[in-house]
Amino acid sequence: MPTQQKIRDTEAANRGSASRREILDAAARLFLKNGYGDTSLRELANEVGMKAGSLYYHFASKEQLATEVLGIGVKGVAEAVSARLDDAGGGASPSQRVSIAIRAHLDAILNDSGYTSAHIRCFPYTPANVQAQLRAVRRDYEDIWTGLIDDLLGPRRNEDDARYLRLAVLGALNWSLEWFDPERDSAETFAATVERLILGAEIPGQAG
Amino acid sequence: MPTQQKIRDTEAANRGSASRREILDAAARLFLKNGYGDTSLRELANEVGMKAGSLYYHFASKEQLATEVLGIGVKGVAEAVSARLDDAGGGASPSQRVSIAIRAHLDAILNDSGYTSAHIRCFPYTPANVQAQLRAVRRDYEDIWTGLIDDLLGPRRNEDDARYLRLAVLGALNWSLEWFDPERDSAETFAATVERLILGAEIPGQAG
DNA sequence: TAGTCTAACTAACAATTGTTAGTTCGCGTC
DNA sequence: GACGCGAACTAACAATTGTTAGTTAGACTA
Repeated sequence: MPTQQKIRDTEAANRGSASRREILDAAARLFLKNGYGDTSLRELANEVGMKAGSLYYHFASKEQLATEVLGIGVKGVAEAVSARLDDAGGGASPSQRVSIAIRAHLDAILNDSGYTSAHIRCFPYTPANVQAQLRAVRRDYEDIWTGLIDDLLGPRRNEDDARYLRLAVLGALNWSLEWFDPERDSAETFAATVERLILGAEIPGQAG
Repeated sequence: MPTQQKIRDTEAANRGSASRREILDAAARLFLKNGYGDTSLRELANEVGMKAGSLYYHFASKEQLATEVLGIGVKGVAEAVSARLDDAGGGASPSQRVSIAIRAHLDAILNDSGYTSAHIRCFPYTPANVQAQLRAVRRDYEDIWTGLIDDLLGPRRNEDDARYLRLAVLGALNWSLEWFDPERDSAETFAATVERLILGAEIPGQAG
């Protein structure tokens, strides 16, 4: 590689370059709508008013672009949930904390910028390379929920029960991407439904 | 189109042609693994030991192939659920019927031939054409669950509650495709968790 | 044996893909 | 005014895509 392109360092992309964020925004939108494989760089470039080749000034490859978009998505929902839990303060009960997390997660999926939804919908179809690079951030977010559920079930909980409860709730929430219609549906009503499900369920070895 | 290819009628494909079913099987497998857009006809052909062009003897287009695969998927799970409900007979309570349906649906996703899982994972990324053609069969299956939930909640149910309960449960089940690991997980234990969620939830306007 | 049908094949097509190299234009700084 | 740099451009590349036309080999049937 004789004349290597100058690629801006991914993490230290603080300075200006308004269009870089525009590209990421548009990429999130297209990834959400079309999936990873069916989003072409020409379509993306066209969306932000440039040509495909120009994207390579900002990103080293499609994979790196996707990694960045999906990374913002997980970090975004993790921060949103954490923030609202912090707002609730130390006095909140485990049940209340779960309620808060449900609403924050749903809000991030349905109302936020699209990065989180893009992550949820695209991640499984992303190249192994991308998935590997996202493992750590995904794990961070997973840990938040593991903690919430552990607190809810208490010290006498069963390991598998906690895992399946967490996956069931997140599944119910994430799946809303496939059917939620802002014209018809209410995020709050759905959140209340999921909340009733998890808080109303009897935990084996817990009752009586 | 002077020399139109002889395409066997889709529905009346009863006679022999073992390899037609082989193609469908392989397509379901690849669609599940790679998604619709990232499954190439050459890869599919290679999987069944022929060349890409030869597939067009059996199917008019990639879209038609996908329509057929995903159609088998929905019909399969609908029939599986119906059959097990029928087995239970008229004496089964609404709760019992929901339990049965949960297990039948999960079984179709996790253990069956792959058509149903391919449908669940691929449908959203499929061309509009394909989605339109699958609308009716999808609706048929949806109706089964609507009936189950309606019976569970009873005549005093709220319309939205029923809808969101159904979507939450199916979401929890369908999402298992993203995490279920046969080495680690137990479908029965997860089914029991989801069952506890839905049967343990207090229904508003129902209690007291 | 001649004719027809099944089921594949080969070879190419136009389009699209991610990617790269080299160029250009404008803006600020010496 | 010359220089350097950020940020785009053009034009092409090799590969891959769905798809089609025409061909071929084998098996059944008259």
